[in-house]
Amino acid sequence: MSQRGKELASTFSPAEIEAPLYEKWISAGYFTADANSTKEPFSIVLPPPNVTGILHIGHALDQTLQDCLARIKRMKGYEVLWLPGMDHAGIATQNVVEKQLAAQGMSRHDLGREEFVKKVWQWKAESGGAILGQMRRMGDSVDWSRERFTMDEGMSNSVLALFKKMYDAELIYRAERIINWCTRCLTALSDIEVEHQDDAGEFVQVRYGDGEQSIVVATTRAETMMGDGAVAVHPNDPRYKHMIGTEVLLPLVNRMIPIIADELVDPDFGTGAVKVTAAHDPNDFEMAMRHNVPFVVIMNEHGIMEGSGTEFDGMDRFDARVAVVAKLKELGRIVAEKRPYIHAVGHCSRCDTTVEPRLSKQWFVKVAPLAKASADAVRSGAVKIEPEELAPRYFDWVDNMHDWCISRQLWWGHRIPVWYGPNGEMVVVGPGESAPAGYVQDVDVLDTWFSSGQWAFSTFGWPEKTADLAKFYPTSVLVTGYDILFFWVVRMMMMSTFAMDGVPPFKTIMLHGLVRDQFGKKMSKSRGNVVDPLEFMDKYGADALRFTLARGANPGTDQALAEEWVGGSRNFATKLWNATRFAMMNGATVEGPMPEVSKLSAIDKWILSRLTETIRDADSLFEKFEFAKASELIYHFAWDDLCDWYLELSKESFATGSAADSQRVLGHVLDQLMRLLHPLMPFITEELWVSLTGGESLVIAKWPEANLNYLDKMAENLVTQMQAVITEVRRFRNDQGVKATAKIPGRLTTNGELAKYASAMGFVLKLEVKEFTPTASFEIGSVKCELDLSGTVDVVAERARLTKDLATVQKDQQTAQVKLGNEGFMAKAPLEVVTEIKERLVKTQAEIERITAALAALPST
RNA sequence: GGGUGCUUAGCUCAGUGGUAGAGCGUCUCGUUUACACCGAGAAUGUCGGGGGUUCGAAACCCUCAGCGCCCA
Repeated sequence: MSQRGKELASTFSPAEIEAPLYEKWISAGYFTADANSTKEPFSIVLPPPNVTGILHIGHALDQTLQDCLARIKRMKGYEVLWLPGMDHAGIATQNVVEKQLAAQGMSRHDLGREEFVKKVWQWKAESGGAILGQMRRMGDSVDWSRERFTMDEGMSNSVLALFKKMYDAELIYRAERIINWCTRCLTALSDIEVEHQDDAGEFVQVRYGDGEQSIVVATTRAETMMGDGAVAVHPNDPRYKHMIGTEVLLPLVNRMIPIIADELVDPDFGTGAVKVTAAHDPNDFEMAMRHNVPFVVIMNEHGIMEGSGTEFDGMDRFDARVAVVAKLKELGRIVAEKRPYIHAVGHCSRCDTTVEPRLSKQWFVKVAPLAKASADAVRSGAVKIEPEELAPRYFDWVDNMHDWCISRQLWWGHRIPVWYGPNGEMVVVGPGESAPAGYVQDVDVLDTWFSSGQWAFSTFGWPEKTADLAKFYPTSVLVTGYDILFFWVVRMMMMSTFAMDGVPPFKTIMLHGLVRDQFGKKMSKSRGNVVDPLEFMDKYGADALRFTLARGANPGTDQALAEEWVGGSRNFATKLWNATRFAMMNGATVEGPMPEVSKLSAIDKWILSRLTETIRDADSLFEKFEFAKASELIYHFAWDDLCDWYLELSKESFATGSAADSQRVLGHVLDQLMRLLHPLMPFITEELWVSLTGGESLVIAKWPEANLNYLDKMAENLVTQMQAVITEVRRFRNDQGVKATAKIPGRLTTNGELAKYASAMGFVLKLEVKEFTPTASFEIGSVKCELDLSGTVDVVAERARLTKDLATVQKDQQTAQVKLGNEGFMAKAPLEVVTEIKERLVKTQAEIERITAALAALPST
């Protein structure tokens, strides 16, 4: 069914075309990838949004860029798979459901584990995945038939298989360590789930021991002193050297503790002596391991003091801090205090509770070998990071990674596949296996990132040897914000490279920045500057939002976004709509072969030349992930070259009815432009292109190729001259107060090639062709312009204009003269630069002559 | 404290050695049958300060100042 020539509505309304077009694409199955295809694969896995999430502006950017790449590659003939899905987002989701329960006065413990998990699934089914529906609004060309969820059967299988594989390779172990503990979520957290904030705490100096045998320690956490096992100083600190190896009395609990020497202590910090609380501080834990300092636990999982055997037991940790300091003060042991003392304190990234370092038995991933492989993959060039300036950040992370705590004391997530026997036996259960009778499964679940880290291969069916895995792994490019480089990208690299026997998960990691508000400030609810992409799409259309985001997307850098700019993109869409409508009204067509180039007008040759340059340059920019620059380039070609100049210069020939060649050229230019713009603005381009060409769909159309035969510097030069003439005459008219709409008698005379286009220029300038007596006459280059202003020329305005122009040109001339008079310049500057300056000098001289003559010709006032 | 960016027109940003650019905003004129979600024209910057390298610096080097981000 051809829709060619279907008349376009007189105004463009995105809402009317978007949803039907998306339906068309889906029902045609364009986005469904074929693993058995012989085409070269191009695959992207969508960074899975949280199941709890809705589309925010960052997703909109991320998806615009991915869709743009997917669509280009599809048009280039690749077998494209863009795989969508969601992340179960352990803590985040569990918190949401717990909040709902709390609203009913219940906790998860009231329901019990099984019922609670059922409830989460139920909630996921009801309100989860809103974001996936919103992706349709964006026009995302994802393969819905392959949609995945990190807790679906296949991925759960993959989690079991990989856990076992890693365990067998001794990359997973269980140990008692200091971990980050959230006293509200009651779970362990990995390092990246902790956010450091500058908090107002206190810094107190406490005297341990008495008289000769005393030492002053500095601490921000006085309440943990009951758990101290030692005092540490730097081994070379002259103040304390003589005390190393001796003991001091620990106040409040009256226990003797040793003074140890450790290089970890910074002699310049505080008093140079620190308390060692092995069970409640990660650094102290390390020192304690080296010096056999005992672990004294004095706090429980809720952050309540417990087991210290003092009056403070039963107090909240923060209350205890106040009470302990008060007591020490009473005992005369406080030497100095500073309050507030601003220092970095870890907070739970999900609920903001102050994180408590806690000694606890957890499962860990031994990251050293995995991180090394991940680093090597990038260092060797097997995986490229774009832009490469961000690679150091990646290395900084993978080269200094701590072991990864993967167990969580949550209920929502993949349960740890380890079963314990009645006599302390332990067995790891892989896919399809089961534990011996009487064994009990570990109650904890795995960190969300343990499963989402497998996203690049488990989504293709691993550990089965599937066709998808063979065809689409490794994926071509990972598109994501630099803010999750450490969170997710590194984990994907580690887990994939291990699971896939050394093959990293992507060939390129393309990092984009964050979307900020119009003043470049970070968007946040508290600032009230959060924008809603859905609202923008409602108001301006998906294409406008996409184009705005792409146009702001310089590699790896943040972009500011203002609503007006989205409006500007909508204006661009409208411009395209109207230009195409106008072109079709004037017979633009893609029927028949392209005319012989040599027979075309310079105007036609010029637009083909510009089209070729635009295609060539935009394509190369897209290949380099330079979305902003590619968008800018296409925007200016479409608006400036095509609409403002080509259509205007062609109006005369369209009006006179002898424009078959131009109609074909214009049809071709629009056809190619729509293809080029389609990845950025899929809806409007599809609508216009189908109307213009009667083709099936741009989604499956061929990507434009730059036809280098169309490059024509002569034609470009000629049109540049035409533009100069037209601009100059317009300026003159404007200065003279002649309305742009007013037709005035006038003529342009010139010689050579340009003479052929005098009437086209005259048409644009609304010059009336008739006999007249010029009242104004001037020259622009080789073109003489004579006008009848039907009255006197505004001499004052004209003199002012010419005088200003003269000054500008004289300055240019001077600059050129100075350069050419500079011996150093003449001796050392490259020849082409010297030639260019010489040409500039000649031009300025001619221009000065012209303006001087024009000034002289003005009647004196 | 360690690392890493940034500072260019009113705002947000391009611009890595050869006469300063874009979008938005501003001013003037204009309803010409593609488009007022438009057109035409205009104004606006000693490229953060100072020093250096160079025939030539917004760009390269040094230094100072301010802002940001990541990590601890």
